[in-house]
Order: sequence, then C-alpha cells, then structure tokens
Amino acid sequence: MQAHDHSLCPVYDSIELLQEKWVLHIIRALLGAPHGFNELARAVGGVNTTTLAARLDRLEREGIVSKAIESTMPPRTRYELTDAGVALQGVIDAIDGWAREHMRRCQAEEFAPDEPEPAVSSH
Amino acid sequence: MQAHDHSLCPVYDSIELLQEKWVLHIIRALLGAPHGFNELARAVGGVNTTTLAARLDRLEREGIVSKAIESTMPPRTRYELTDAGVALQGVIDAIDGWAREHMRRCQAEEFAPDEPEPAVSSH
DNA sequence: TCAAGCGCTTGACATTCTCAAGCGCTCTTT
DNA sequence: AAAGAGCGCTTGAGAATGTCAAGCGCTTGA
Repeated sequence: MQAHDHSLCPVYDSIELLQEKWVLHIIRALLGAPHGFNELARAVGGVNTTTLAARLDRLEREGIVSKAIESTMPPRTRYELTDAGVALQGVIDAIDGWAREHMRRCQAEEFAPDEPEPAVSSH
Repeated sequence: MQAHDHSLCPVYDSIELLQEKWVLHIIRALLGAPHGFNELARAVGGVNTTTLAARLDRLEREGIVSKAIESTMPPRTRYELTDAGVALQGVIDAIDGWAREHMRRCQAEEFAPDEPEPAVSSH
C-alpha cells in the first residue's frame, strides 16, 4: 500500500467511508429517527449484528453517529446522527432522486429483441 | 436469505449498487472524461484490474457505463457514462459537498490519548 | 413462571477483493 | 533491428471483509 495522491483528497476518503457495506443503509435509517441496536438492524433489513456493531463503531469514531446509553441494566441504547451525520441527508436525497429516475430495473432498459434476458444479477 | 420488503425499494437497490467497492470512485473518474481500461485504473487509483473489470462489467449491464471498442489489434477500449451514469453527478456532488464540510479527518476527531492509533483501515 | 426482548460478542465459515503474473499484440526508443 | 513499455484484460491463489448461529446476563409483559 504505497501512498498515492488520492488519499489526500477528502472526497476520495468520504467515498471510502460511505461505500463500506451497510453504511448508507444505516444512515438512511437513522435519518428517519434514532434507533436502538436491534431496532436499527430491523430498520436496515439484512445486516447481521456483527457487521452492524462494527459499522456503528466506526461511524461513531468518525463523528457521524452518536451513541447514548440510556440504561445498562435493561440494556437500552440509542444511536442517532450527529450534525455531520444529518448533513448526509443531501447524499441520500441525491441517491433517492437518481433511483426514482434511473433505477427502474423492473422495466427493461432498452428493449433488446434478440437478448434472451437482461440478466439483472441483483442479490 | 428470506425476501425482506426492502428489496422492492429502488433506493435500497441503488445503495446496494453504489456501495460496491470502487463503484463511486469509478463513476467519479468517468464523470471527468471517458477512459481506457488501464488509464481508468490509474485515474481511480488503487483498484486492481480484476476488480475493475468486474465493476465495469456490472455497470455496463446496469446501463450506467458504456464500452466502446475502438480497435482490437492494438487493443483500445473506451469506457464512458451513459445518460443514467451522468445523472449520478448529483450523487458525487453531494458527497463532494459533504466532504468539504465535514470530512476534515486531518484534524483529529476527539484527541484520544491512550489509543495507540486510530486504526483507520483504509486500503 | 416462562418465553421474548435488550445490546452486543465470540468463533467458524462464505463471500468479496487483491496480488502477481502473463497472453498476444503494437508502438516507441535505442 | 531488438528491446522495452503499453494496451486490455484473465487466471489461480491468498488475504480481507462480511455473515451465521449461538449465547451472555438481565428485565419486562403474558
């Protein structure tokens, strides 16, 4: 891993952060409302707790999410976005806008008559 | 993996697409100008060719990138964004805006004196 | 009293990503 | 004319990243 000039670029670094699996999903869920841990897992849909814990840990260290322990005994935690986190609304909105416009993966993209199938390899 | 309702949501699917490693980097590079394969690898900085080939393949199938073979003999290819791809400018811009505002990772986030290293597991 | 929920963690596995090398070819440099 | 260096990829083997199932101690609602 030699230092290439890209690593000096904040945009490059941001992308690095946001492309980690589930990060954008987590932020999207948290933009709606604060959540507890398992609750958040359900809101996101599909994350396993191991990964979620790792992501929340990183996001907290990056100052995007804040964790409030409401009670230890009946364990209850609350994750919510910091100001920096809320500012990611713009990113989510942009994705949202693009999705509505171009993510019509249900309707085939071009009507290719000879193609047997568009082969949309979604998960 | 049972079907959870999220998979019906285009935003969810878009995030799924965009979070694949290097995808946003590739789009950002391609927003600047079309590129050849190795050239693109350099522009992105840090991708290995195996992954790049896989991403371009998917992005082409998704209708975001188009591939033009300019000559086979001295191999020369050109990758560029389709209309749908160019429309992702908005997403990149949003990330860009956020990065400038909040991605000041150069200044330490909290000054943790006992931590040996922030362990930013960048590539 | 008893199952269900809370917030996580651990260890074993599956998937994804990376590294190095190399194919046949052509264009530049020596 | 001979030797790189560059082009667009592909392969196989390894490293990193993400996932699964189970479970901890505890509380609440049935």
